[in-house]
Amino acid sequence: MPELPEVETIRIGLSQYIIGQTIKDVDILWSKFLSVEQVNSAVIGQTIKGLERRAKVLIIALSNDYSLLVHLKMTGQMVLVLADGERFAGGHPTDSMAADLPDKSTRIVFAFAGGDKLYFNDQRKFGWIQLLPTVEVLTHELVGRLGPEPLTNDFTLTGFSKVVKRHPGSPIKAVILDQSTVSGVGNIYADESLHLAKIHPAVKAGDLSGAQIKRLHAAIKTIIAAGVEHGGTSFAHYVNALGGKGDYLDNARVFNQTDKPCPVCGTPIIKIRVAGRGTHVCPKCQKAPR
DNA sequence: CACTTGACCTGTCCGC
DNA sequence: TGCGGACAGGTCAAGT
Repeated sequence: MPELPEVETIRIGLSQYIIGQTIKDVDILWSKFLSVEQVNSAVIGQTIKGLERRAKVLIIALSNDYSLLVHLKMTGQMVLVLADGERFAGGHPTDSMAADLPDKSTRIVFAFAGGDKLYFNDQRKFGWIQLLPTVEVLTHELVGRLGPEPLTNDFTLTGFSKVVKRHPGSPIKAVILDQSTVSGVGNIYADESLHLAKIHPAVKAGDLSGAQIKRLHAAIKTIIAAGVEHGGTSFAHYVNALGGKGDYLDNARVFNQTDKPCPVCGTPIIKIRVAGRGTHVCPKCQKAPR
């Protein structure tokens, strides 16, 4: 679920609470990668030095020069419950953000020396946490093959244009969902970006004009920046065990807006399937390929 | 090689 | 109410 804006919102939110905290204990209820041995030898007793993000991956740097990498995939959540009961949560929106934890979706629990607890919840078990030496993080295959961050200068029109032309037969939506093209764009922001650029998601990448590629490049930057600005689509703020949401989806142009009017022309939004994913388009603003 | 589909999991919603 | 199937904001591996 979480795309770049959601993960960035989680990073910013968690940073102020967990940086400097010492991990007293880790309880692994289920894990794909992180093992009890790793936790015992390189996590417990360490202090959190920093919290970074690369695309949709959260990187928790520890004082012993190891890092914990977290990928939330579709349904992952990070929920911080402070010793006084208040909480801070981000990820897939479910009731468990406000429920008593651990619950049946809780996979890993980090307990801090001061009494705060950080829960990694993930209903579908697609997400993971793994441990790597910090020096290997950026070159590891998990993040080393990711394309440029959309909000940095690394994401150039020239580079984007080259990648688009390299996949002439793929629907353009598939190209921008590919994390090696531009990292951090997922299904929501792909639909939003394509609508802003007035490009139909099923158009073959090779059929796009230079002007269209330029519009899409700009649209991706605009849409991702707006997502970060709004705190993502699904986010429980730091409030008394209540939760609440990031408000991006309230302002979504097309995503999840089936049958609602297009914000540009008023035509009802339709839902189709492109590149194996549910896809929302305005049939008037985004001309279907023939 | 380029591109598409299935698999990974659990849960929910929708039609019969 | 029960049951089957489709689908869910991600990413790989395997298939055509």
